[in-house]
Amino acid sequence: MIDDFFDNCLYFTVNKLSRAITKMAEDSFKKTGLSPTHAFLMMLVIDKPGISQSELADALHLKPSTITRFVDKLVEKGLIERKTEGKRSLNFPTENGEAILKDIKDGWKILYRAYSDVLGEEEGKALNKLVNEAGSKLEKQ
Amino acid sequence: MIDDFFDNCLYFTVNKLSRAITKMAEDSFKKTGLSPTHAFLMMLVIDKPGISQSELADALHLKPSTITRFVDKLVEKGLIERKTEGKRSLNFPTENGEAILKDIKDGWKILYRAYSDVLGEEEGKALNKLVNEAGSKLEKQ
DNA sequence: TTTTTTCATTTGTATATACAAACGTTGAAA
DNA sequence: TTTCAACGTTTGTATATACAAATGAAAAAA
Repeated sequence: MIDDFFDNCLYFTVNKLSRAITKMAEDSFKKTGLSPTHAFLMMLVIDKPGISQSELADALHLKPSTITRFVDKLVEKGLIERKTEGKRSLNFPTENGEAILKDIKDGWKILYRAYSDVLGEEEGKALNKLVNEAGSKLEKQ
Repeated sequence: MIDDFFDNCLYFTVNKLSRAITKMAEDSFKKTGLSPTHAFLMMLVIDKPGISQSELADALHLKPSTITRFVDKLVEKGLIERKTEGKRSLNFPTENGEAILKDIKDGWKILYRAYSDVLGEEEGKALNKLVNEAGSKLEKQ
């Protein structure tokens, strides 16, 4: 029937998986008070204080305008400080920003455990590898 | 470095892939004037005229409120007619709605070709199968 | 040195999707 | 038969993300 048809469409199955794992990730990062992507952005800023927004966009595979919006929110929350330098905007973690790194790392572990428990650890890794490679190939189109 | 860290996170890689294939799908369905998910919804309504919104939600793995919004838009476009029957809302294709089925099927083929060309047809199928299974398991949590 | 082009960022606007609460209908229990 | 609980849908509101246009700064060309 028609359901089979959907199940054979990578657009459909990937988005189904995306919604499921996004929900799981949001739960896992709850303690940080951040969405998973905001948490990743914080990690990048802590890892390289002064990182520019285009570097963030590259690393997260998101558009610059999206990064502006995300950083806005993290500045509002007092986790990032933005310094404008010429045409660039450089991003530094505040003290509070540094302080949540532990919660973020915990969140990541919780997430990893949660999906590994369901999928199997090795299967999860294998899936991840395939998904990552496919994403890299398709995003170049 | 930290990029490797992201590449090992299924949340991250799946969403990267999701954005890439969503873009590809939007291009492929351009001729229909619909987003891919709207197009899938139309297929369901044509396949089973009178289908209810909760059936649509089930088939598309989306929330009922989302279906309401999608159907609203398709009614506005003159592709679906909604008939309220008691507490249910039944959905029928209009003549114009039926008429775009061909474009939708074409769109699906274009999409399939596009990602199969990049990933390899067999690899694409294999990936799809894994992704579909993982999505089904994770969405039950 | 002035002009033009390129580049990084921001802003305005739009879309897909979700959650929680509200609403109306139906079927079950009293 | 009235009341209540369950159900399907809708509405209000919120989030992540994108695109296109605007802005402002730097680099290149004239």
